[in-house]
Amino acid sequence: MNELPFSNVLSFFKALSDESRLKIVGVLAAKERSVEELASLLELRAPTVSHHLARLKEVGLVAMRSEGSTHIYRLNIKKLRALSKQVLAMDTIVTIAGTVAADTWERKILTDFFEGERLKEIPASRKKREVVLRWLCEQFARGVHYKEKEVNEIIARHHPDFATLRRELIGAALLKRENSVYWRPDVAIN
Amino acid sequence: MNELPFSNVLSFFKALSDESRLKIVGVLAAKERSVEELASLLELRAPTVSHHLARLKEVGLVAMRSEGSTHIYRLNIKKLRALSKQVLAMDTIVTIAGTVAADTWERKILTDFFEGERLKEIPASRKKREVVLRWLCEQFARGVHYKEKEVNEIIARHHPDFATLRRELIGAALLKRENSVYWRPDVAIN
DNA sequence: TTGGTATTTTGATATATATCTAATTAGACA
DNA sequence: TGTCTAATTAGATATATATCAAAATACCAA
Repeated sequence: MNELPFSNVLSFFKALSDESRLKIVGVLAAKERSVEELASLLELRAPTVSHHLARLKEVGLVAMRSEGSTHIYRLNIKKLRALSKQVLAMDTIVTIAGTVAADTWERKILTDFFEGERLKEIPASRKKREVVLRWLCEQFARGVHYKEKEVNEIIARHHPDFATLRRELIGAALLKRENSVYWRPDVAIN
Repeated sequence: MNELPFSNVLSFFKALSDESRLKIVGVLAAKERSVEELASLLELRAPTVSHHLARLKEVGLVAMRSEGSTHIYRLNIKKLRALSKQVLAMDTIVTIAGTVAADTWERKILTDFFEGERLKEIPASRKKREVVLRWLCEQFARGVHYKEKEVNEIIARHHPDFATLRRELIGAALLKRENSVYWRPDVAIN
């Protein structure tokens, strides 16, 4: 149960991302083979094959049986199937790689552009500006009606150019206005 | 139709055998992203990410869309599924890697130990000896009964130590004997 | 034991490639 | 137009690793 699907899948790919190893797996899928046989079939030296087999054994893709002094390797089909399935269920990776890192980017933008609560500069890039605007919008309570003067004051706490930012907030639909009354919409708009 | 499953599968593995690229795929599986976003999320520089994206694009795992000067990459789920499936059907690899190369080993043994029709030396190793014995056995016609003297003569064409080889042929059940009569069995024994 | 065979380990080498910085290209905006 | 941002390309570097020859190990057989 204590598995890390991500590194699992990664080492699976690493194991099979070499031409020789992939061929070995192919050959072994048909029939178990000794190191020497594999070396001849792939036209490689025995130490090379030995090395590859060791790597494949590490991830459990092959198993070994001794017969006298010759080592006979066979493919672990079960493991192969299990890993392939895990790959197919790529959602695993999504979860791992995704959730952990997610929102790191937005946090970075915020720390980049803020000095405490003070916005150092309005980002020029649309995407970054949007992150900042979303943060600003959270300074307004939901369900409260603000006069324009109040809106300006709140924004001004974070940046002097409240006019531009107010306009942008409206433009991004993060703040609503009607008859000179401003409010934060109930539901976030996608 | 003109596909080469093997190199197909190989480049698929190569593409995903890098930690950063695997993470990129994970992140993109959740949501399309710009190069800069990916760089922040993975804590890499933009050129590095760009490089990885190019490799992923090569194998068709990601696609790109321009929005102003920013390039937004998305995962090509279809391709991912298609390739994963191909991996699962590993038999493909078997066919390719297997059949082409198969029996290369045996042929090598034969050319190693034969000088034309003349067996230079009886292989010491069991497996190699077996290959040679199987070749020798083919010098006998099926359905024919041989006297020991005839057997010796035939073997002697290829190697002086006919006695040893005759005994080995019997031991390997490649030749049968009863009442001083020898013959090649109808069906090869596994 | 000695000699021979199969495998692995060690050490060396060469190739591939992940990553970075710097330079370049391409868009957007003013 | 020139400036800014985003992305890519070029060039450099460092790490990883596939491969081999040589040495070490394990096993068998006379």
